[in-house]
Amino acid sequence: MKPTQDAMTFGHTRAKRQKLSDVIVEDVKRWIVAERKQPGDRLPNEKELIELFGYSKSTVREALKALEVRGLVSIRTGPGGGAYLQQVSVDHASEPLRNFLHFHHLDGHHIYQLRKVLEPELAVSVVGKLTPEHFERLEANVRLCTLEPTNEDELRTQREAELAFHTMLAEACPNPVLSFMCRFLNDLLRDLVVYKKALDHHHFGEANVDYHTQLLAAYRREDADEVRRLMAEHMVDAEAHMHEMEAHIGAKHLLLPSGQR
Amino acid sequence: MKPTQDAMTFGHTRAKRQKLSDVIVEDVKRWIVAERKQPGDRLPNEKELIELFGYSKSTVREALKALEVRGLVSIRTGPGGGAYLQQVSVDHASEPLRNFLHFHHLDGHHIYQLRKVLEPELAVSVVGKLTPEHFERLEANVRLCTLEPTNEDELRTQREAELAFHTMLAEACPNPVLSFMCRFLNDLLRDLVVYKKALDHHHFGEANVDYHTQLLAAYRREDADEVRRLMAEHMVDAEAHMHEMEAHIGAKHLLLPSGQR
DNA sequence: GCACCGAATTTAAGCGGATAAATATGATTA
DNA sequence: TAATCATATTTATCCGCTTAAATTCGGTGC
Repeated sequence: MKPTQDAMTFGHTRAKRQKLSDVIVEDVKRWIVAERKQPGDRLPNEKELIELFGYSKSTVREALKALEVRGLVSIRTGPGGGAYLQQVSVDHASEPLRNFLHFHHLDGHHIYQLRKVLEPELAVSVVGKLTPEHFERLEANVRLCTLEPTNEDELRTQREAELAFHTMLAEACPNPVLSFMCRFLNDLLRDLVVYKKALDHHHFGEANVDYHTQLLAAYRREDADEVRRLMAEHMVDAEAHMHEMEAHIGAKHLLLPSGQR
Repeated sequence: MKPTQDAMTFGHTRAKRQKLSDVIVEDVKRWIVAERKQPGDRLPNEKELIELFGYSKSTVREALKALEVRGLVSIRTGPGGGAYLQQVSVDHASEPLRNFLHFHHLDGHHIYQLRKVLEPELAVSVVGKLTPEHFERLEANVRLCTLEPTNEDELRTQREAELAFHTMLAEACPNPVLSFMCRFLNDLLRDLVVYKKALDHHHFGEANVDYHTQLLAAYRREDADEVRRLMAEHMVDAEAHMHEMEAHIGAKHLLLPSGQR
């Protein structure tokens, strides 16, 4: 962000006239906070909105489309249908970011440079925050990964599950920004891994399971130092495996153009 | 680009029928990659798109709106107007993320937990990557912050400039994900700081300038270890100031509801 | 010549009403 | 009772037209 641009946007030298549909979007957003609307609440329906704002149907519909794309509302047809407020989901928040990064040709190194510092930070932040339900799910996950895979599909499922372990930790993280970033990195990594043939990365899986098991034990003891040490080592190890993988397959262009899952 | 009516019934056992406008969005995305379109290239204009797809104007317009919201195109009127492909901007990528985090009640601690690990990482990653132009802009920035502020407006400008220092470093970062995340954190922080009255944070500004100056010197020497050490200390120091600030003003709800800048 | 103004042109923006599709609800029937 | 159908409600899509904005270009005055 260049300073000149900053100066411009700050001084309200907005040259472009705002489109009416964008005005509606702004108004609706204001209305949401003014009326203390919650996710699940319904917006006035199309006809009412048209009367309320005094704009035409097409314009209101464009505005609703914009809100829908932003993930703020979801729209249903039929009786009792209409636009319902939604909690902006992780997926909605990360899609544009993926589009943005799509043009920047990522590779494993970029992702692991961040994972190496963020995952240990995340790991420590959930020490003492795990409920019995969390432990149950995490242990089930590890059990799934311990089984001997009989076919290629099972192997891929296991590789996905290994990432899911980290996503579960992220869900327990009290810092929403850190949580989002780790989940996002996991998603990037998954797209990357999916494209690579699961060659013989047996020992990789075994190493992962081993780290995950040790991490769980450390969580039980609430041993923050050990959690940090283990996760840091786990990341360094995982990055090495990734490099090995990348050496075998010269895959660049990790992200899907459509950015859809 | 050849959409047909049965596009939805094709491979999808999806219960929900996709809206036509979303079909168009998908088709356009595919068309972009298939035709190797670049930012700056023009899409067929409205009328042509209507004929091409065989859908009505409103539907096509909704699709264009969706693409516009996603930051993929910008639309102009007048001769030679129409939808132009755009590079997805940082702002477009971060807006939904800000919407997402808006409901999660962030505070300074959440942001600094990340800044403390990410900024040093970023700082080191740009060692040896700074051009003379970079140095010039960075030094101009430090000079601006060194001046004695004469009024409240200037003081705010300086506080903004202090953040801009970090944004400039982020722009030089070779890792796009790391770069984005640091810029995003800066933006979050700015919204936070803007809302707080710039009380007497004179010594805060002085400490910042001092760190920035030392960092520049270390960059000149390409002393990576010192850069890391300085930036880490800078972040710890800045967090302390932030806590002080937050103690004075009990400000929660940091993010603007509109999420617009 | 040159700057300025304004009409013509091109293109998106906005309008409103008609018809189709989806879905929840209540009525009907086996 | 359970499955099915009818119907009412609400969004989805279509159409053709009017309005507004941005650009081009020719003319006018200096």
